[in-house]
Order: sequence, then C-alpha cells, then structure tokens
Amino acid sequence: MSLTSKPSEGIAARQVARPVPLRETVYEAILELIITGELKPGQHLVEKELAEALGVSRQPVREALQWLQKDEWVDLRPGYGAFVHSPTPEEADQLLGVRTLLEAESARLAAVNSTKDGVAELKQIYKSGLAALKADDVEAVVAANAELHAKITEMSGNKVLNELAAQINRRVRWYHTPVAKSRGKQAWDEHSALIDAIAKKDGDTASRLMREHTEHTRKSYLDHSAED
Amino acid sequence: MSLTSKPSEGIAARQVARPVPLRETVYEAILELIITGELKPGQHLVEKELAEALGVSRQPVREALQWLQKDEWVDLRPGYGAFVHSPTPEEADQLLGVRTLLEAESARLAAVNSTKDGVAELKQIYKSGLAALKADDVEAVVAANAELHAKITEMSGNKVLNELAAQINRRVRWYHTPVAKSRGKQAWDEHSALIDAIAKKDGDTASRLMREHTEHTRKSYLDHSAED
DNA sequence: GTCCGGAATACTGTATGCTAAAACCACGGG
DNA sequence: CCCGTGGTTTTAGCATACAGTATTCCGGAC
Repeated sequence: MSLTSKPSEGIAARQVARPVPLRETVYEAILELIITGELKPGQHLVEKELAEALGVSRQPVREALQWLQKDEWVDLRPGYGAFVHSPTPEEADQLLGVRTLLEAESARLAAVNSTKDGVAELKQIYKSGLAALKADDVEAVVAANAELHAKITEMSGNKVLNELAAQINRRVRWYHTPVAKSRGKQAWDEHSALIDAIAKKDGDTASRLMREHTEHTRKSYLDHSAED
Repeated sequence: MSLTSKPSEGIAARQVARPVPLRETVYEAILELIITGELKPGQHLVEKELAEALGVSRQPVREALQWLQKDEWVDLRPGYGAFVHSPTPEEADQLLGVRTLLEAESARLAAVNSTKDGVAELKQIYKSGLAALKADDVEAVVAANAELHAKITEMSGNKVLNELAAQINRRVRWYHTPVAKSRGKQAWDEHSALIDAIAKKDGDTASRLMREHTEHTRKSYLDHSAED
C-alpha cells in the first residue's frame, strides 16, 4: 500500500505518527469510567487493579491519577490512595457560580474582539446544535453546547481565561449532563441572542446574557437535584 | 456554615506525624529554583540532573514536574522533556486581568459573609504587613500581601473560587515580586479601605475597591516592565 | 462481651533497570 | 562551502522491584 502520499491531508497537517503518551490514554480511560459512573464517588481506586484492567504498569496510572487530582476528579490522600471525588450540592453550586463569572467575562471580551469569521463559526455551531436538538440527540446537544462555549471563551482572546474556563467546564460536565435534556430548547434560544450581541460587539449585553444563561443552568441544576 | 463542627479542634488540629510525600518537597524545591531565577525560562530540565542534585530518584522528580506543568510553571513536551515556562508580557497581562475578576468577586462574597472573627484576622494581617513595610522588609510585605488576599478569598466561602484564585496568585507571584517595592505604601492604604468595606458587609464597595486595587497592581507591572 | 494490642496484609511511595525515540554531531557528497 | 545522511548519544517513557506505612482483623485479657 502507498503510505507515502496522502494529498488530501496537506503536507504536515499532523505529524504522521504522534505516539500519544500512555498516561494521557489512561487519563481519558479512567475519566470515562468516572463519568459513566462505572467508578462510583468515594470509591477507592487501587493502582494495581487499574493497571491490570488497562493492561499497563502502575507508573502511567499514577501519573494519570495526579492529573485527575489536579482537575478535581479524584481526591488523593497521601499515603493511602486515590478516591473518586464525591461531588456535593454545595460544591456544584459554587462551581456553577464561578463558571458564571468566567463565562460572562469571556462573552464580554469575545464581543469586543469579535470578528466576522468568529461569528460565522458560532452560527455554524449553533445550527448544528439546533439540528441535534430537533433530532432529540442529547449527546450531540451537549457536545455542541460545550463547543459553543469553548469557542466563545477562545474568542475572548485571553488564553488564561480560556484555560481556566475549560477547566471549570470539564468539572461542570459531571453535573451538567443530567439536566441538559430538560433545558435544551430554552438554552439554545438564549444562545441565539448571545451570538447576536457578540456580532454587534455589544460587550455589556453579551456579558449580561451569558450571566443569565449560566444562572438559568445553575437554577435548573438545583431544581433537578432537589427532585432526587 | 454547614461545616461539620470539630469540638476537639485543639486535639487533632494537625495529625502529629505527617510524612510529607517526597514529590511535594521536590515540587517546592524546583519551584523555588524557578522563582529565584536559578533555573532560567526556556531552560531544559533534565530529570536525571534534578534527581541527582536533590538526592532523590527520578520518580518523585517526574511527578513533581507533572504538578509544575499543571500550575504552568513548566512546559512539558511529550517525548522530549520539561522546560521552564517562558512568561510573556501578554500572558502576564491576561493573568492579571483574570486575577482582577476573581479577586473582585472574592471580595464581594467575603464582605457579604464577613464575620467579626474574620475581620479581626484581616486587621491582624494588615498590621503585621504595615510593620514590615515600615521596616523595609520587602520579603515580609509580599508574604503579608499574599496572606491577606488568601484570607479574603477564604472568607468568600466559595471553595472553588478560593482554589482558583490561589492557583492564579501562585502564578502571579512570578511577576509580582519585582514591583512590590515600588507599590508597597499605596497598596497597603488600599487594603485598609478594603477591610473597612468588608467589615461593613458592603459587597459592592469591597468588589469595586478590590478591582481598583488589582488594576493598580496591573498598571504598575506594565509600567515597570516597560522600563526594561 | 468489649476493648486493647499486635501481627498479618495490602497498598502506596520510592528506587532502579530497560527500551525506544528524538536530538546532536560528524562525515561525506554535491 | 553548504546540504544531506548516517551514526552516536542522550533522555524521556514505561516496567519492575523493593521498602515503608496505614489498615484491618484476630486473639487474648479485663
């Protein structure tokens, strides 16, 4: 077979072979287990077991656990081990509060620094999300939502803010998924108004809309968790 | 407020024997080397060399480097190694911008949730900082400043916000030290007004004062770096 | 029956060895 | 003299081995 020429991929779109560090693969694997609930909050994660289950040695597992701790997915008790983080309602509330803060500021900056291309991309994502919504594809809606917010923070032009928001949003994902269903339609209407404000470079309005938007999500989560 | 009360706080305030994991010691050691400038930005950090220099094996060094990467002190290129992060003026500006955001919100919440004890502690820290200022002890002034800000974010009652602000402040420390001298006096006057606002539970004023305060620091940094 | 103490156990923390790949350098050809 | 190429060396990534410590369970004494 001809592995030399792949004209469609450009010359160096991606280095042909990028050996993904094993620790990253392990990180993703464990994170998936946590999010899907296969590993329950409070559960003791034993390095040896994880290593055997994933077919690697303890070393990559250890490093992955350190990364997971940094993102608050697990709690690491020195001398004992790693435990799946137990999210409390209080923490969820605080997390969503901080998220509101960061997202609102991102929206403001994104509006001020908005470009035609950027807005076009936002509208594109909006459209795909709308389609997913109509198709009742919850998975795709959540993904589009994440993409939209990520794009807005990226458009803020503040890399530090972008990084921080991404960090928070990863953690929010834990709580977000269950409420996504019930809030789908309204959330996307709000997105539409938000994109308009950004297109008009109206920072204050964009900030306000985003604040309201994330506050709605927060309320929605609180109501939802109260049901249980 | 729903903090589970520990009646015997005096007894087990700190577990008598806390064997600090070696990785943490190594983390602190390397961080110190970076902050003091002994390890220059962009420099290639070789695991083996660090391990020998610190008298430990490579393993704790590796883990410490991962932690340092998470805090943006080093850049970790997969397959090659760790490099001391090169801070750019642009990044510093963005960092200080985010800091303003987080600190302002912390101040607001701290004011709203302020208690007599908390305010008393703030005043205590303020006094010690003032003393250090008069004694021209820059080191102590910086320390008191960090302590004061840390206390305020702690008083916000939002653990997530607290953690995030701490993370940002650690990074700011890199840029902060050189400008601390020139800004000492004025900064402490601003602290005084801020503490008053918190004591009066005036959230809006506290937030505004903190915003102005951190913006001054930002300006000060920009002016200072422009001199070079 | 309950409580204290000690040994067995299981796990993390640390050290070291091995492998594969990336960078550097010297050499040779144009 | 410059550029390409091969070999050499260095270094990170991963696996494994060893040691120290917290936990737990069982047995005996009060």
